[in-house]
Amino acid sequence: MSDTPDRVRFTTALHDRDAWSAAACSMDRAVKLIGKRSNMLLLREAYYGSTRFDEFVRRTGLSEPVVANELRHLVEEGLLTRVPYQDAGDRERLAYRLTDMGRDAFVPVVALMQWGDKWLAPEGPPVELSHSACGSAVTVSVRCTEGHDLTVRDVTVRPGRGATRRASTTSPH
Amino acid sequence: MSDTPDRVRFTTALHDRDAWSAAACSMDRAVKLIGKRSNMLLLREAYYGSTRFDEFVRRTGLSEPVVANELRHLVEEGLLTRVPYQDAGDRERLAYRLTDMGRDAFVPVVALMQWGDKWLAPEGPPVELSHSACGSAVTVSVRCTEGHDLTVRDVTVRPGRGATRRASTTSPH
DNA sequence: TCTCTCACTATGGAAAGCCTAAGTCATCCG
DNA sequence: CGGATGACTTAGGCTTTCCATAGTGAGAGA
Repeated sequence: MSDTPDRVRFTTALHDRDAWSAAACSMDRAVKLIGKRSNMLLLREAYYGSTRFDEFVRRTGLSEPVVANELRHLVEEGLLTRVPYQDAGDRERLAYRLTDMGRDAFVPVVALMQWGDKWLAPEGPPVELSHSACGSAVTVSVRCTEGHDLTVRDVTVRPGRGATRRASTTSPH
Repeated sequence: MSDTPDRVRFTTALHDRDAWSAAACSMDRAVKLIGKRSNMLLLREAYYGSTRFDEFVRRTGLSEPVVANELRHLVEEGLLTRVPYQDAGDRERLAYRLTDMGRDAFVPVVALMQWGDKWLAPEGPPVELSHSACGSAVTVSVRCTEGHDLTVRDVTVRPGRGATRRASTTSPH
């Protein structure tokens, strides 16, 4: 039973695991960009509907300097945009709104939430997500385009278009 | 067009966003546990088949002290186990193997990888994942149990079993 | 026994991430 | 004009996260 290795498979090009590096790994880049707690919390609040500075401060529990800094970064990196708006009898303000890039990060955020619900919340999940239209529960899953649900063992890894274009740290010849 | 808010909906119990806190958020817990770069890289290498200390060091590019520390943490937290093994004519060693908890973290890891592929890899993804059995591409998606693909806007949030059990930081009465 | 490798541990230091507390600045309200 | 408010910035400090370098200890092979 412990004979089947608990890992992905590789195509022949990648079979020698020491002959290529994962230095340009997209997950690594993603973690460097949005992997920190402050960014994740800010994104969560954006999904929960926050658009204003003080909402983000109040609802994430982060300090003002951190929120100011990280919101600026998220805007620079393209996950949020500032759009001006004006409430009645109030001066013009800026709202932080999700871009497509920020909206897409909903998937990893919910994936982490789901994993935390399963493994770190013995008393049950603090919040539950459902599909507004049909009411059934929300799950994040790894699937192929044919619709099969996949685990680590079902996946094969092969080099992509961006492979070793740069960062061919290893394999000199 | 910018009229539809780009966020989840809430059930009436959560409608006053300032009357409840997301302090016990599962995503926050998950990020605190596995959100750091070193942990994510170690998990990636575990999915790529690494089991030994020196493999993790070589393939993540992390330093030995960090790998030693983080592997210990991952074992304590239950994502990995150490199992003894012995190669022919070699002394007994310990291999780090994924537990169910660690295997489940494949979902957020691949979700981050996919997001990075889409938004941070203009030259194309460094590696591509496919379903070994049918060959079609791998995707991570947020769906309901009825099979509908969901975005932020399609999701409703309601309090779960673990809500305000503790951490009812707000709503004093 | 001597050396080698593997799997660590110890030490010291740079950088990042977060905090509190205290401004700043523009605008609106009275 | 004077105070309140919202959205920040500045200053200073603590803690975590990483790194590099240099050990240590245990078993295998010569």
